Amino acid sequence: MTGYESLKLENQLCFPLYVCSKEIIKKYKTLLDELDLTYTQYIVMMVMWNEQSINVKNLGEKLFLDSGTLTPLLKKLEKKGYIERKRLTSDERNLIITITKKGIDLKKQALSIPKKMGNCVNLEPDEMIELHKLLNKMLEKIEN
Amino acid sequence: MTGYESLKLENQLCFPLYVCSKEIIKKYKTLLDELDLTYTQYIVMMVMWNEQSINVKNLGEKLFLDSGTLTPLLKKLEKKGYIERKRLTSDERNLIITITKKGIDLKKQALSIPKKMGNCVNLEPDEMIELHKLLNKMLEKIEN
DNA sequence: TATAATTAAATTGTACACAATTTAATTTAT
DNA sequence: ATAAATTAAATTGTGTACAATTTAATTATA
Repeated sequence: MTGYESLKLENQLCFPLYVCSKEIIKKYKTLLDELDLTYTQYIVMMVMWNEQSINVKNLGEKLFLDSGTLTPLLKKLEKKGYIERKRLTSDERNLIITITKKGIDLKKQALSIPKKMGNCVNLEPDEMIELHKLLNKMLEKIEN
Repeated sequence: MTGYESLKLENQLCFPLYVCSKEIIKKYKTLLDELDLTYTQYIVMMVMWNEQSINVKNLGEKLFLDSGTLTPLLKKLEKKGYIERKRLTSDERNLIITITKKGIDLKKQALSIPKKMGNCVNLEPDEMIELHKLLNKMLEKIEN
């Protein structure tokens, strides 16, 4: 592609990426409203369902989010009773997030979400796998 | 995929989409700083470089953005001198955005951006095309 | 060992993003 | 022709995102 053609919206790779991401997150909203979660809170809970306990730095590395985003969000999740926030006694710089009973129980309610989301995506199973593969390859280099 | 496996972060399609989108937009930042544009302002200008003139509703449809996002953003672009905002005399409900001389001149400066961005994406040309195709297919259905 | 450097969160400030509502203009239907 | 319905932006309020800075704790070094 050459010249001004490259500045057309339809020739961008980032734009459909940005729009797809936003539109899918909008789809999640209806489902997540029932769990009283936003999308970002949902991916935090997804980590917690596997980890039980993690500090803010490691959580941020997994989710590609920094403390500026996570600090207020984690305070909201604590207020909802899904997690607890506590300083690590051996190194007070670390804030440790721990999932609560209520947070663990939420997992059962969340179980139906992935399938419902999969159904509203217009791709064949093999196309989903291909997309997943391309996005992961993209991420490998971009996070430098 | 079955049961709790489906709730793992690494099995999500949306998550890498969301992360890729954010990380690429972060890459744009360095390049766009020189033009005094944010990413969202950049895609607005991309439309303006093709359209010269458009109302807020049609602009929003092209970019998948609503007036709540566009109104303050367009005021900023006007303050920078890249566009003008004026009501349509034949129907005062419509706000018409027009690109200025300064806005048109900006296009030359932007010309190097797509190539630089392409270089920092870790995909082969045919993979980029494939990704583009999959994302567009996804968008077809999702925008209901 | 006192100071410098580093680290982890929190804070500050700017910029989206969008649901829901409001305002004002225009169109439709009675 | 006028009230009701519709349309287009703007506004309000909440929730991310992230760069840059600050604060506090810990570690490394002169």
